[in-house]
Amino acid sequence: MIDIKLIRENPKKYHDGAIAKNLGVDIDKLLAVDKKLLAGKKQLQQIATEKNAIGKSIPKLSAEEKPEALAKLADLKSKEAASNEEVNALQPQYDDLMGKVPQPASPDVPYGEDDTENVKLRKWGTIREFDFTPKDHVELGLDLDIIDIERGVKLAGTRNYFLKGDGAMLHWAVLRFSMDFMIERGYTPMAVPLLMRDEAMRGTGYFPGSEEQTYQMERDGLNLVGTAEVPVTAYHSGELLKEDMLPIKSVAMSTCFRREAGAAGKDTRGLYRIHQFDKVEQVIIAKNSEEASIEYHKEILANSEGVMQAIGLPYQVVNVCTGDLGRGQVQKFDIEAWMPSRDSYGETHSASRFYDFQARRMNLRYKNSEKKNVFCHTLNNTVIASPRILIPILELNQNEDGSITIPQVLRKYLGGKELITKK
RNA sequence: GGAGAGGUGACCGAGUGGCUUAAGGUAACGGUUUGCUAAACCGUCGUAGUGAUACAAUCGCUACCGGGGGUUCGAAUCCCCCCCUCUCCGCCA
Repeated sequence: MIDIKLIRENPKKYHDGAIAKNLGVDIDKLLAVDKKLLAGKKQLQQIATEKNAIGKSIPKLSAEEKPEALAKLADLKSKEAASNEEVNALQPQYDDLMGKVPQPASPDVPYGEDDTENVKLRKWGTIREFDFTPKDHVELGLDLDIIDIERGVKLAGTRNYFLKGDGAMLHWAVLRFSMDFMIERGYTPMAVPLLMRDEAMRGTGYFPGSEEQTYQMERDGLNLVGTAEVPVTAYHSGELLKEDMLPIKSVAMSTCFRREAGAAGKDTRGLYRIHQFDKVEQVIIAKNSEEASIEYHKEILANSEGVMQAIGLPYQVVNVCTGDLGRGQVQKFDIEAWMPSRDSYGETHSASRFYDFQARRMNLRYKNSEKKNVFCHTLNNTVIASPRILIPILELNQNEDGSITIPQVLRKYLGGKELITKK
């Protein structure tokens, strides 16, 4: 949600911002509705003032004066009803339009249509050259009996899988390593509910817009989250925080559910695009400050790069272009890990900053030093998402005999094991 | 699933038709006292919208006691619908 005052002051910025993001919103119409709505509300206010004045005088009036006053009131009431009807008709239009106005991207964001126009910022690590023909993670997993996609599909449909033995252990190892990594950096670990009310989905900006991507429990009016960002960011929604509580840095591990509607036929092989995965997510709730937001954005990106470097996965960081940004995001940096089987970098992390877009929607505020109530800023980033991250881990660490060398930092989570071999 | 209770300001909690923005308390802020801390005492302390003035200070108006509607000259207070929370019983990881 954007502050209507800012839109009134600078409609062009929001109009152009929406176009850059490929998200159509009729700003002119919004302003027209806003103008009418405001006029209607002012009129209602004026009527109320008169009504209140007459109402207050009633007990003091004489018997002769009373009927006149009551007649006046009746007249005002009918006027009020008419204005009210107008306002009630306009309000939903206004709310609908307002809910769709995107947060304009930062000037640092490259202009572009879609993910093909994202701009590479930097690369880390060297891409391994194989002196044998490498297998992809599906083959490796099958041969080692640590990934079973066939039975996942048999029991749960396409894009489902089982992890077994060291596969399951490796999956948990990256998650636990990531949790430990973040906790050491001062982030508060959270275990969170995964079924969220619509309100939380709206507050974080997923609704309206991503209903198709969400598993909805219609009978209960709840939604399976696609990321722990939802419960963690909305944790303090509707609250007035104290300034000295900020920033609140949290890290949560959760299962994530995505319908992948509209992705039919895309990334169908292996563990890349699946309906259910586990993710460690970092969230920062911060003061309302652009500079601070930018700083924290760097911090959460650095955290994730730190994890990638510790595991030893080559990656690149991209500055996501306008057309590939979500409605609320000011700027987004993706980390993409090198995946031999795709012969390219594949997205594994996504670091976003929102300014007060989410906070406004969920009424998340704090009292600042001037005793004013202001909306917080929110940010989030993946720390690690598995099993997608197992793709580069397995493929890059495979040996000619089909075994996998476990990255050093993960070994302690597999009882010190160094190698995954065929049983 | 059965039965009951309840949703009031940052928080707790009074308030059952009119001078109620809402008692009292906590927290916060300013001050007095004090060697320091604490305590005590005094004072300040709602949000949003809108208007006047210069976008500041300030002043005025309006709305807001879960949400929506109704009764009434007038509603936190009465009526209806919805949402949410809690308690007890049952079932159960």
